[in-house]
Amino acid sequence: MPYLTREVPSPEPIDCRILTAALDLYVAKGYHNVSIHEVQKEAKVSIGSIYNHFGGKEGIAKALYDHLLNEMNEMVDSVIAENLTTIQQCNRVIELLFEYTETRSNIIAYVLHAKHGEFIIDEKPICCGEPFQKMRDIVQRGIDEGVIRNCNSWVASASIFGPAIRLIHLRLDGVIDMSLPDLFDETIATIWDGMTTETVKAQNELSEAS
Amino acid sequence: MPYLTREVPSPEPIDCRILTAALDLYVAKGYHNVSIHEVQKEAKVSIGSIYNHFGGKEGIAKALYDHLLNEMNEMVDSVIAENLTTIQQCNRVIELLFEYTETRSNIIAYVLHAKHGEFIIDEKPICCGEPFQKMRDIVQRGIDEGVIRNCNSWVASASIFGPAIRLIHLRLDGVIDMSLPDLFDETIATIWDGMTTETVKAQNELSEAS
DNA sequence: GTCTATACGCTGATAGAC
DNA sequence: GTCTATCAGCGTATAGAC
Repeated sequence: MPYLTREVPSPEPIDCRILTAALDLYVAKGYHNVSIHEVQKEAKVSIGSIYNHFGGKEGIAKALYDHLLNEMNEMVDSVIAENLTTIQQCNRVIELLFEYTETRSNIIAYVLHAKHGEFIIDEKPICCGEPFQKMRDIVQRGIDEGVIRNCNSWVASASIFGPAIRLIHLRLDGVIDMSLPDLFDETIATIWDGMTTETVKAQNELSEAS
Repeated sequence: MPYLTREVPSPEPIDCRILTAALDLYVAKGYHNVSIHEVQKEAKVSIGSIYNHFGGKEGIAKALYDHLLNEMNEMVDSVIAENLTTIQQCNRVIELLFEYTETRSNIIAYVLHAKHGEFIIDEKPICCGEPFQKMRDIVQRGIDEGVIRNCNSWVASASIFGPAIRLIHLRLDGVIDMSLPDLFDETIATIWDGMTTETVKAQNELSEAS
């Protein structure tokens, strides 16, 4: 994680310069709208170096993909390592994703927002990756423990992380002009308690009982 | 809606052939990986015709965008026209989105899954579009009526439609191998009632009371 | 309106000097 | 390992016949 987001160590290694430049450009303009020459110019290296290090344009994308997915994986691992209940683990992951969206938006944009299948050949969808699998595992454990509603595994994880991911997408698209961490409390409250008001819930229970 | 998905009326109009061919290819391979020549071959028309009708590759994308967004808008309008409660309207929209994902996946993929900003210049994010705005309006009305939890407008709509949209993404990515309509009941149950089990809810209330 | 043939720019990639 | 100069191919767009 410190690698790509490090605070300008004066003689920055060349491959790091290439990756950061590529990430910025890919996120800003989209992979297909960025040429090798642009990356070269932005990173202040030669085309030859890019080919030496990454073998080409797609190689950069693949390296970024692996690197950033790994960062996200470490983030999830760090949450799992904390001493938290299952529900707290879910909330903490969401909290960190919200934070990253504000402070390291490029990472989140590249991991969560890009369609890698369109430019990285033969890559499985990112949601098959380790961190996403682990997030689903957390949810499944919650179901087994009886603290999370017993329903289809996909529905469960989509219900928990879907709202957060949706908010992140809207935020990255510039539709939401609010800082996501400010919406964190409300977000997790609705996830766990549901969207209906208490009065409606009471009515439903009444009508079910009758 | 019948336009793009019509059942092969023998002498299909030329612009319809172009749009259907382009939609199929764009969704399958991604906009940037499709050349005009491919569209031309698939639609069995000449390049000249494509330029006459749409002015180029981006013109096709724009026409598709307008057309499909309009179809989705009509879908939302049809739901609003029905005599339903606010909550039922939300559920009905989700139900139809799930249905479309199975029966007209290209439409959903292009509207919900593509990053239009990367190839349609100067287009606002699709979630600023009419149908999405109307979906948020429905939610806001529910809040005003007191049947939907009173929270931030973005959080509310993301909490209601986010899980469904997440499931659609996973389904379109081929990660979920289940038909989404089969997951509909569980999905809306969790949206409105929340993800915690009743026992946990009772405990929380107990601890709050004490 | 529809088509074919062609032009031109851009981009990914390579070769070879240092 | 790094760089520059150059190439070859593709893909958009146009011109002009029918």
